[in-house]
This record gives sequence, C-alpha cells and structure tokens, in this order.
Amino acid sequence: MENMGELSDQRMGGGGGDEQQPGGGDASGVPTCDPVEAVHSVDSVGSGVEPPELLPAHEIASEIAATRHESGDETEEVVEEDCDEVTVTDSGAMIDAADFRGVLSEPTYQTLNGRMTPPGFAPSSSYATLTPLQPLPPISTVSDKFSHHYGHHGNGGFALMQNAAGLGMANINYHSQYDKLGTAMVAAGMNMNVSPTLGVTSAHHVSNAVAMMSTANGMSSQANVLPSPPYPSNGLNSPDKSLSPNNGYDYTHHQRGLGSPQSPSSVNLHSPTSLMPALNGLPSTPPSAHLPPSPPPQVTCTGSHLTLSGVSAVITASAPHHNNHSQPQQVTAAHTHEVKVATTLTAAPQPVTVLQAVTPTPAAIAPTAQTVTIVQAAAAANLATTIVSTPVAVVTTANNALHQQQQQQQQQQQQAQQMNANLSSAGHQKQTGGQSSKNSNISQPASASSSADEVEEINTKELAQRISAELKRYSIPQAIFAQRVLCRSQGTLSDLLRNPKPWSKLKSGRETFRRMYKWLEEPEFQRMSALRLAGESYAIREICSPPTPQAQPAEAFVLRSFLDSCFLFAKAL
DNA sequence: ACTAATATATTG
DNA sequence: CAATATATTAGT
Repeated sequence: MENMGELSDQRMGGGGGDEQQPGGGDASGVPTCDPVEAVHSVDSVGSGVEPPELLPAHEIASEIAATRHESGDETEEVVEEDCDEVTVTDSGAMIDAADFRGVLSEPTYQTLNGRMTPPGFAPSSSYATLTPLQPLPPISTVSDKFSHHYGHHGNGGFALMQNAAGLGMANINYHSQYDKLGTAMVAAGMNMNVSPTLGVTSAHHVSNAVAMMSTANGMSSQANVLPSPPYPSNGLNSPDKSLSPNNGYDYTHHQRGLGSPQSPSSVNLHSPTSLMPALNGLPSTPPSAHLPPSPPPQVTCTGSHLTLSGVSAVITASAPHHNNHSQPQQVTAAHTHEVKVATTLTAAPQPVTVLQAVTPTPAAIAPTAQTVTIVQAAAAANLATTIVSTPVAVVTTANNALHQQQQQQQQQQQQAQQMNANLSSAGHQKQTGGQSSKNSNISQPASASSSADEVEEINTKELAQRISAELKRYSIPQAIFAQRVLCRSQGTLSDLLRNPKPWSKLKSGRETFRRMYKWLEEPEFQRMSALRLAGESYAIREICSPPTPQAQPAEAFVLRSFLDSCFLFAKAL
C-alpha cells in the first residue's frame, strides 16, 4: 500500500507540479532519462525499511550478483549513462524507498539527490522527482535504457539489483539504495557484504549475476541446457531473440559495445569465490556444516575457466562476431560451452548435474554431492563484441523441491515467451513454433535476422491485453508502469490499453507499444527492475500474500530466490 | 499522441 | 469513508 501511495504521489507530484522538475519538465534535453533517475533516487531512500523477509528477491539477487561482479563495474556504470544507470540502481531503491520513505526518507534522500539527481530537484518532495514524464525517447533510446537497466551488455543483465543488498540487511539497503547517491554510499554499505562487488554493481553484469542467483535457487538449471528460453536467458541474451524476434530492439543493437568487455570479464565472475560458498550453502544449512572436509566445492571462474571443485572446465569464449552473423555463431558457441562444461562436470568426482540433466538423485542431493548448474547467458553483442555467454557455474545443493519449482517457473516463463511471440504478428514467423524450443533458440537466426530492428508488427490488441494482465497480476498500477516503462502518463496508458489502435494506424505511438512488448519479453527480474521500485515492491507483496493465484508461481519463485539469497548473505556476513 | 485534470471505480 | 487506481476528457 504504502508503496503505491508513494508511487502515486510521485506521479501526482510530477504531473501536477511540473514545477518540480525544473529542468526536467521541459527537459527536453533529456527526455528519457531524467524521469527515471529522479524516481530512482527517491525510491532508493525508502528501501531500507522493508522487513527483511519481504525484501524483494530481486534486490537480493541483484546484490548478490553485484557482489560477485566486481565493484569496478559499478562505478563505471553508474557514471556512464545517466539515465540508464541511474535507473538501475534506482530500481531497487524505488521499491524500498517508497516504503521507507515514511521512515527514513529525508536524509537519505537528500544525499541521493546530491548525487544522481540534478541539483535542481528539490529534496523536499521526494517523489516529485519521479513524475516527470518526458517525451518518449526514440525506441533506440529506450532500448538503451532497458539494456542498461537490465543488462547492458550483451548479457542483458538487469540493473536491478543494487538494492538487493538491502534485502538481507536493512541497513545496507539504505546505503545501497541510493545508487544514486553515491556509489560511495552504497559501497560503504555494501562492502559490508561481502565483496566490494556488492556495492553498487550495476546491472551490467547483473545478468550474469542473476543467472547465478537463479541457479542458486535452483531455477536455472534447466534453462541452461535447453535452448529454450529460461528465464534468465530470455531476456536478452539469448541468442538474440530467437525467441523474441520481434523486438529486437535493444538487445542487439546497443549492445553496447560495452558488452563485450564486460561479458567476458563478467564471466569471470564475481570472482569472489567467497560468495560462492555462501551461495552454495543452502540457507537451511550452513555451508560449513555441509561441506565435507574435502575442499568445499566452490566454483571459481577465472576468465574463461571454471573450476568446479577441483575440476576445471574451460569455457571457450565465442569469438566476436559481426552483428548479423552473430546469432548463429553465438549459438554455436553456446553449445560448445555447454558441452565442454558438461564434460568436465561429468568427469568431476563429485556428482555434478548440469542443467536439467540434473536428476535429483539422492546422491546429488546429499550434502556432499553438489549439483552444479551452469547457466549460459548468451549475450548478443554487436559490433565485434561478442557475446558471450558467460557460463556461470553455481554450486548449489539441490533439493527436489527446488527442482520442481524451477521447472515450474521455467515452464511459466516459456509460456510467457510463447505468448509474446504470438503478440507479434510480424512477418517473421516468430518462433511460435515454440516447441522448437530446444534447438530453436539457436537456430533461427533467419527470422530474427532482419530483425532486429524494426521489427515486426505488434498485435496491439493482444499486447494491450497481455500488459493489462501482467499489471494486474503484479498489482502494478498503470501510473507506474506508464511512467517507468513507457514514460507516459497514466491516462495515456489506460487509453492505449483499453483502446489500442491497430499497428498499422499507429504512428509515433508504436514506440510505446514496442516498449510494452519489450517489457513483456523481459524476464521478471528485468521487468521488475524496469519498474523499479514499483515493480518490485508489488511483486514482493504479492508474493508474500498471494493476491492472485497465478501470480504466485512466478513470484513465489522470485521470492524464494530472494529469500535464499538473503540467507546466504546473512551467512556470509 | 499526449498530458493534466477530473470523474469514477475499487479496495481497505 | 479515505486512499488508490483506472477511465474519461479537454486542451496542446
């Protein structure tokens, strides 16, 4: 509730008081970014408040991821792109912030403002900042935004997380939240956690991190293996859109050159094995307990090498490809990675399960036994960049339950993806074929090829319905979605959802729909991050108290992961 | 195509 | 009934 209010407030403030946004308002200058940033800052403040339990999984995950990634990234990211970056951090912040606001608010806030937000914003009304709606940026821009948020680089990570840190510890959150604030702030807080990485990482790596998380949770395992788009993958990375040929937008293009560098590096992971162990350890049982005298199974990624409890898997990085070609190649690369890994794993003394392959055999489950899930994130990179998927290996103890959950989740995701596919009528065939799934991902370049860009047409009517359903499902207010994701007003969104014009009749309005479409494609994590706060908070709530029956599955999943991560963090600390 | 404002619905 | 969310509408 609170959150809602805040959000609304933001809106209100923004709308009504254009004044607030000094520059922003017109801001013509930087249409897209501003609003977001402002929002973020605000939110961030609030985050600390929530009870640890509730804390959004996203955040946690993010944090974790962040931690893993290295700190370095964060800083850069933050600075780099205003809008995007900001958003990212914010996302987490947003959520909490709202809640917190009441409590903490002010102090942090200010700080935040100082950093991220333009001085112009008056701290006074925290929310006001949020509101500023700006003209839609060209999709491209948007895409950037997303990409940044989510996962910049090829990977498509999300931005989310920073806040995540908060999860586990409220305290931390505060600091972190504010990405904006200062990274410094964050860093300080975060450091606590584990590794510097935590601090602020931004989304970049996140994707990987996310993957990690998921794995930890148990989610991912399957995903990896199958080409089918698992959650994480779905996002961007995946071989480009095999799944979502439609959009294409961002993914590919921007890609940011950045991606390349990161990707590989990212792969390295978060080096910090330190965390790993934590992750590995199940929340339930402290790692220490489980671990046998023998060297605890850790996964270390160095560069391209993964070391699993003693066993090293070498991952070959895909060679950078040109944009167009990239897909196919990437795919290939992915396979190779998988294969190798698998092999290695097999060899490994300990029972290792890869992907779905994992069968929860008792042995595997056994404390000693460790299951390794490898997640591949394929990132599309443009330019020469590569994508690389970075396979991440996470060691987790597997529980049957977890597996099931994962599966369910995956299924859901897949369904969702299919749904999305349907939305686009594009000439492409889209992959509706769906099933193809497995291989499909990889394959399909053709359709996508054209791609990316422009993309196909979008079945606006259906898209509108889907969006409406999702908003409802997560209890995301139109105002928030409109603002955060679409950069439009609530009224506009309402109108678009209720009376979507046929794609053919849309002019500039197409961008708005594209954004929606894109959002739908994103994995939940990303979606949430996009919504930032809003999204997360909602999700969380729901999860906690399942409002909607269906909602839960996905949500639950998320929560679990979050919770798990929280535990892990706590332990680590 | 949108926003802002406002009316109307929901929800607690 | 208050707080919010959503639908409408007038005005750019």
